[in-house]
Amino acid sequence: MSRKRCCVGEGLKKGAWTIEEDKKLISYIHEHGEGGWRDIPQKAGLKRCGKSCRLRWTNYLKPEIKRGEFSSEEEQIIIMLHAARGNKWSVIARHLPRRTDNEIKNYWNTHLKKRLIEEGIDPVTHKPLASNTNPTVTTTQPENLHSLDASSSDKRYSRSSSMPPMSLPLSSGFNPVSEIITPVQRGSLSCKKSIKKSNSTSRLLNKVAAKATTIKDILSATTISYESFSNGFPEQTRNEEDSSNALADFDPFPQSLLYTEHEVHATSDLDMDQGYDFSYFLETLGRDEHNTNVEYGHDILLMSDVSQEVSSISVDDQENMIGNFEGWSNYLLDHDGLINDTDYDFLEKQII
DNA sequence: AACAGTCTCAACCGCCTCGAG
DNA sequence: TCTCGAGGCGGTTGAGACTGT
Repeated sequence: MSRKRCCVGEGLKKGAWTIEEDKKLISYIHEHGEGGWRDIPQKAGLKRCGKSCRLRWTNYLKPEIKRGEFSSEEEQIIIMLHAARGNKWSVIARHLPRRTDNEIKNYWNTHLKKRLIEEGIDPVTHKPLASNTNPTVTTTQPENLHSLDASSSDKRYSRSSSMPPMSLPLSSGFNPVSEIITPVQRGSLSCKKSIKKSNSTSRLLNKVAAKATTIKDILSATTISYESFSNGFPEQTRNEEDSSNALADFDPFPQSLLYTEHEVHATSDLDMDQGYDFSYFLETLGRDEHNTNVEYGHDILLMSDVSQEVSSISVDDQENMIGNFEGWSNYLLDHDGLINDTDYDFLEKQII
């Protein structure tokens, strides 16, 4: 079966859109809404294919699209999510309000990738270029772990600095968690009801991180409880090959958790004739109506440091994980969504 | 001023997914 | 169950802008 080629037709225009074309498209969509892209060109009086119209709208004309410089927070989230999901631009875009996948992709290819390389970090593996086989964090680094504690790590860099330290010099040991993510620490914030479950687990993990003096401590503390909550863990995911499938779509920032509340704010923000403040987004993410002291930076931190290697992590991988900071944090994250209330209590008793 | 090289990013291409019939 | 096509996605291209000589 051969598929019809898209956008093949007599007299169809290609290339850059003119202002007139934009006006026609905007006007039509305002009147009739999105969808039915195949018919839009004819109805809107455009000599373009439907696909081209859709792309023009979603990547450029859509009113809520934010354009211009990426903030340091956005850059960090892109890097983190890229480390976790690879070139899944649409997935990454879902976690960056008002940014399009195309824009993120371009920004990655033209800026972030280059910058990571300059810092000696492989933009594909997100590990130091010099030693891809073994991450540099192989021994105890209490200072890094303690940086997980917001109370002791608010001095990494100021937001006004011209260049965020998204990547580290090799000498400091590549630690994507503590170094890339922590700048968004703002002291104690709390979380919305809708994300309480996630945050409570993250909070627990934060406590682990703060208490532990070594990665090994964290691992041993968390694996103690593994059996207790592994009932809820899909059996097939213990098989390495199957787990890679099961976790292939693992999403560190489930939409249902992140945006249930925020979207309301975002919508109202759009009505305002002002730029969208991403830090506000991040802060609302961590706000808690119960006013529990969730350490904001920690939640972001723990929820973000995920990589696709998660699929290869099992309970038996402790030794490797000890030598792999990403590994253990992934491990924690991997179980994050599986901890039920009982297990949470158990876990908390075990390690706090 | 003119040219060449480099960079940026909007737009395109072709494959994939998924729902409708 | 199969076919079809709209919409979605990631990779790539190339025109225009920018920079250096």
